[in-house]
Amino acid sequence: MTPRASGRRPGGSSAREDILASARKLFADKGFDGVSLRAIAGDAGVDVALISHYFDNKRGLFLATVALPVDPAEVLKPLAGAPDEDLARTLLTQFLEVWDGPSSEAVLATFRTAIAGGESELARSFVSTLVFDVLRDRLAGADDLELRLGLAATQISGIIMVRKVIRLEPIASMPAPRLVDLIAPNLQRYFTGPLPRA
Amino acid sequence: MTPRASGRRPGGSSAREDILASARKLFADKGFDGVSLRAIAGDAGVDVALISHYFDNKRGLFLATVALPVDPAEVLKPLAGAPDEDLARTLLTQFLEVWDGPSSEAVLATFRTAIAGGESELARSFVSTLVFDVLRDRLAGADDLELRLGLAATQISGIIMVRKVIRLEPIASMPAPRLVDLIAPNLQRYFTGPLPRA
DNA sequence: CGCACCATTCAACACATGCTGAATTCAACG
DNA sequence: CGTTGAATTCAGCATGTGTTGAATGGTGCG
Repeated sequence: MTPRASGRRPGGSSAREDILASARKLFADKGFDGVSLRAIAGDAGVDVALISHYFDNKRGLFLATVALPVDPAEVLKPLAGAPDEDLARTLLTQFLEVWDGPSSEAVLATFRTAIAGGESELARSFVSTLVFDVLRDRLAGADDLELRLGLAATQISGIIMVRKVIRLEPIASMPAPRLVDLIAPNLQRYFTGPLPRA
Repeated sequence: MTPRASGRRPGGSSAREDILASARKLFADKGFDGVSLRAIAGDAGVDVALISHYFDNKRGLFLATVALPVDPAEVLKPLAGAPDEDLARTLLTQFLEVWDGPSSEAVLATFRTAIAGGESELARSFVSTLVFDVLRDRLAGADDLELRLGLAATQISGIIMVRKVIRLEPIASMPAPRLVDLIAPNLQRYFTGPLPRA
């Protein structure tokens, strides 16, 4: 019945990083409210209080977790130089790169949390910031701009839903370039194609 | 400081219906875990215990709340008789009718709850039951059937996200027929259009 | 009226949660 | 070696949760 030792552990420790890793995984999986500090501590093999010690509170941990290692404006820069007819392909490619890449857990966690609560305002600004501001500049002057952006949001958020949240096959496991080939034509129509008049 | 009276209220009561109405609203807004029984009771102007009295427990209330007044197979029946080139229009029309109609709160509550938790299995079966089974029959024999269904799911779930969850304008407030006009061509391509080969 | 039944509230339990303060153990440096 | 400080755990508090059992006030029937 020897209780686990208290006090500092000998040798170098990775506790802080362990906490962050567990938090990223669990937040991405169940959203902010779906995970307890105790669950994270358990997964990281650490006492709960250590979390507060390092990150003050749950919100602090979440912020540290989802600190985006990606600057949206930077990622979407290729859009500026792409010709009009390649807009969809370029956007989709860059987009999937982020969502399939190493920061995907962070982005997914944010996405899930944004849509889980009734925080539609938060969700809107999330989408806006991540994609729309750049796109809006790029397409400035187009007719029906807001409408086209909305339609595009429809197709893009749907990809995330099916591929990352619902995880429906064969979309979920499909290589990104193949997905781009399949969807780009439709997205492109939302950008530059003809739309039925009201 | 007279505490509110205990015991039965005089006259006919609508408490049960009030609870259901509040529950529908709040569940649709914040998902299953985002709402407490006390919040529902408060909104309905009723004591918490009354909920357990009528619905046994929270799960029971949720089930009573989201009991679909709509049989998916029934709603999607028009699909069977529609010509191939009208599939997308027909599906979208029926689909938006459900999601804009009186049962929208129930369906949204289910949707939100399904995606909020890590219950991707639940979410998948939700989508499957609600749409795919009928569609799969209708399109039986098509090439790349599962792929086309997945792509369609992409576009359809995206509509829900933008219109109902994120509530992004102008999509959110747009009349359904207009939205059908705008999106049907893209959805139709996923059903019967040419797809780039792998 | 008397009695059974229902609607409703009160009070409380058991539990999980986020968070805090003190205690213990180690490392680093003089 | 002694001291300082950081890492880590322990125990606990305050609050919110779902749920339960008993009490109270009304309705309707014989």
